[in-house]
Amino acid sequence: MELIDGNQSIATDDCLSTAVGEPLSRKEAETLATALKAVADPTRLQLLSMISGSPSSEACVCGLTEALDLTQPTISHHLKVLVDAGFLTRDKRGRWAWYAVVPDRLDVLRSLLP
Amino acid sequence: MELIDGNQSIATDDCLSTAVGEPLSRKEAETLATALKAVADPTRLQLLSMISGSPSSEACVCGLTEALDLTQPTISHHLKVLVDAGFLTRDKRGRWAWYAVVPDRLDVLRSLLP
DNA sequence: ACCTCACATAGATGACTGTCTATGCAATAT
DNA sequence: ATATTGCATAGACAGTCATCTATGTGAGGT
Repeated sequence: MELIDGNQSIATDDCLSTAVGEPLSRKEAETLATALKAVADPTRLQLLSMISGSPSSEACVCGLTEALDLTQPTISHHLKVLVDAGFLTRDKRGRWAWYAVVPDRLDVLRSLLP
Repeated sequence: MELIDGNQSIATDDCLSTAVGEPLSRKEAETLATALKAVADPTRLQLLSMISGSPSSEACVCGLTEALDLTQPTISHHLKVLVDAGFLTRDKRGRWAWYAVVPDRLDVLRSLLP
């Protein structure tokens, strides 16, 4: 074991300073990861950007399906994921379902990133 | 087709306002989704929080493995994912590999969220 | 030289995910 | 009443992922 300035060691038997910061609790980490997973998909990111960029920040499935070269059930599936994760709300009006972004949900996500 | 005030319609054959905002380009969306996927895992979030909370914002695998009830190869795997995605750097010193957080990488991610 | 230790890599496996087709349902139009 | 339309749900399938055990590698210690 070779010492330098009496404190720091370059090569030693032990790692020393195995001390690491307290991790995020497993439960917090899982909650945050679940929210991130909902957003970590290219199609869902496109959906969010399209809806938030729409006239009244809402859009129906028809327009979204036309813009994204995917089948309507696939779009519906992604929208459901975003609703379940709290990023969108769904409002059925007549024959159409209108989706709107939940205003501060993404900001909350941003603030929770470590 | 029933009209109200000559412009807005409550019930009509067409959705009207199928106009949606321009989506994020597919390529941008995929790049962002790839970065988000790297972070959207509870174990990797815990690793990030532990490393950034460590004395000199760096930690070696030994300490991380002890804290997270997972096998060492699994921790190594997650660390590699984070390095590949640009969230961590790896510095091999002697027998130990020290991982450090890339300072502004998470901020970039935050700013890219739609 | 040889052994030990810290970490990485390889391969296997069960679980999850994104997409599709097929179908159901409720609201509107005829 | 019946047909049509917009959307959701169900089920199937291929690809990806998180984890494990087993093994390789390179630096240090003896």
